[in-house]
Amino acid sequence: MKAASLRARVRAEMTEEIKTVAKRHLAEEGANLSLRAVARDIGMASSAVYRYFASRDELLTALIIDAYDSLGAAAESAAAGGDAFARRWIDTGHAVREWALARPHEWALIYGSPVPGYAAPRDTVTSAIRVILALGGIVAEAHAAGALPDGEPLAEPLAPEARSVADVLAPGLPPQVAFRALGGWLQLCGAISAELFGQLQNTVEARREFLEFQMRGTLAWIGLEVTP
Amino acid sequence: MKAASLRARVRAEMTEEIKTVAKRHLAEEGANLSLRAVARDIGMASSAVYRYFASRDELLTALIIDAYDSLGAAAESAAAGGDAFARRWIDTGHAVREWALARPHEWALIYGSPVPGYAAPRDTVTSAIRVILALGGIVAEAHAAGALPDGEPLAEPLAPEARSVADVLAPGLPPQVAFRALGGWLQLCGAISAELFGQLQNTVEARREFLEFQMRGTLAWIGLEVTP
DNA sequence: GCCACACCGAGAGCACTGCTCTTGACGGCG
DNA sequence: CGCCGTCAAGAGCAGTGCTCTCGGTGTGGC
Repeated sequence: MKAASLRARVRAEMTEEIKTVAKRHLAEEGANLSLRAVARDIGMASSAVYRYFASRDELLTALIIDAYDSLGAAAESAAAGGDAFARRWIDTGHAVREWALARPHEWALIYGSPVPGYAAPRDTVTSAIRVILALGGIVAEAHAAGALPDGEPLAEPLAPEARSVADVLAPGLPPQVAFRALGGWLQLCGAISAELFGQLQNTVEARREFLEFQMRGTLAWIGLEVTP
Repeated sequence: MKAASLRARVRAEMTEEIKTVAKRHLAEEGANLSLRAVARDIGMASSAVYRYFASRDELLTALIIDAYDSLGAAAESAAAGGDAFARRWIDTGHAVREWALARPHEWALIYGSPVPGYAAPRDTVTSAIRVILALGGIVAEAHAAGALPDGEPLAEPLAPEARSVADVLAPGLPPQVAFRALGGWLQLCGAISAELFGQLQNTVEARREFLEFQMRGTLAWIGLEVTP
């Protein structure tokens, strides 16, 4: 085999190094990632970076995919716990929050305001939906185990769209349950963004407890019994 | 009087024109506001703009305050309706969403990822809290009218902070009610950001209905009876 | 084994950015 | 009326994303 020729391998290594340095710059400097600075840090000409990423946006896209995958893995691992369903949801929420606190700029990259002319390519979606799939999976499991009331069906314009979402999560899942799970994820996402983007400054300091307070409300809405 | 000398008046007009053109650029071009382009559009040298705003960040701060005030006014006007409390909350939520849809980049400016080295000065907070005050006011009124159950008290670390928030909204408001209102606002904010930032793409098209679906869940959590 | 080809790094250069400093000119207050 | 403070403008600095061209080098086909 040896399909990876020497040239292809050093190219892969170089690509990885650029991404690594870019992530470090993102963590240290903030959102305005400078391609030239990354190149300078590696020790090569800025123009050489363009051999690996056609543009700054393409580099950002690669970082976005990595971030989605990293967050998705963290969420999946937290969601896989053997506890009660509600407990698993809460644990996953805390895991997502901690991931975000450790990499605030990567969180901003994926859930903050989109960069100017940037439109997420199709490649990102499979990585992007991992965390919602993990959360939705908990709800779907709970429903399959009979631990979740169906709730009242949805009105007209929402029902068919909710059905599509439900079919992705688990065949036979009631649409309204799927939409509650989706809404629950958006709430979690919004709460974490609010903390990270400074909206809670001088208002709430016990952030972890406040997030759990909100998640308990969410779970009650979804219909998952939550034990203290 | 005539405290506003001719010089001071043309200065105020110039300041306003810069802000107006900057807002237009923001709406057309996107987040990366160029001070030079604004100056070019007005027809003056870029260096002259610095007579009015010491830096690009200061211009952004002015735009942020304007955005907060504009959104706050929209929310206050929607929240003032004479309908049932739940209806007023929902109407306010829709008003906030429509404001955001009409000015997506201004929304991103205030609720999206913060700009790199930027820290919101103290001047912004009075404008920033107007919308949460409007929403919290509805809840406080409902509680005063006896239309809202107290719910169970908060556990230790949250209680004192919730008390401070409650005191701002209305004297005597139970802390847990205030925190539910705050959480409800964060949910609303997160849901709108999710729509604007593209998280619902190819998933939910009936955005207005989906937002209302989520708000009804929020209101049930807060304890406000919502009639269909 | 060799050689053309594809790839790669470096440098110069373009158009743009935020921001500073200096130079004149003009308006308004004492 | 004079003069001080404010103003617009231009040049300039350091930085950015990106393109192009130029030599050098690994690689696959003959």
